[in-house]
Amino acid sequence: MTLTTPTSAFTVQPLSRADLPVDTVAMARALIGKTLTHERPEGRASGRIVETEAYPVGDPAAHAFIGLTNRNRSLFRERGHAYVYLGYGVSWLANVSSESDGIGAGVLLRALEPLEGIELMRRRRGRERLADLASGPGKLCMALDIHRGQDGLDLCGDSALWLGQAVRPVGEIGVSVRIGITKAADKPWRFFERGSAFLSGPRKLNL
DNA sequence: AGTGCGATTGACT
DNA sequence: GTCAATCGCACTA
Repeated sequence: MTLTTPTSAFTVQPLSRADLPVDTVAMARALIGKTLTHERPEGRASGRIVETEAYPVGDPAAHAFIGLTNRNRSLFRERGHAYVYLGYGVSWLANVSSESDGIGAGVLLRALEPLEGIELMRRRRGRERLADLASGPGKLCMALDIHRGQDGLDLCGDSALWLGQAVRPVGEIGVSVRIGITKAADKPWRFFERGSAFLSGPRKLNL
């Protein structure tokens, strides 16, 4: 698979399930620098993952904490599946399930560095600046047109939405507490590429 | 059937 | 910095 940006082209291998660590927090860290691509009839949009949060087993802030429900079902699938839900009745948010079948846990995708499909993302977002296209979990889903229809997709399989290998070496990885939660608010389970211009959140958490 | 709330965003002071 | 929008979901009854 070749991803083409305005200035360069990359060959990207899809990520296999075996490439994903068998541990939620380790996966959140490992996903930094990997790519996420969504193929749609109107074109392909793709970006580097630059920010994630882990919601591991036993975490009171995790949607899976209350047990299996109709909404969070995809979190209980084998690692590498998409869990997409509507947050605040306003924004779609995308996760990658992170444990074995029947165990509920996931990694929230919080920000992308746009690679391919930048004009498509601009139209979907109604914003011009690259740093405004996918610098938040809801923005990311809007830029890639991710919604209920992508819930449950296998991101390591033959899906329109898929994870790919890194297209260049990953920078230094920073760690902070998670954003926007009230429970277990002290856990250092947010990961980001230090110095990236495409992060969400308060500046102080991005250092 | 009614209630309370949330892994956010964008506009505004 | 503050705040409203907006709605699916889990829970109570």
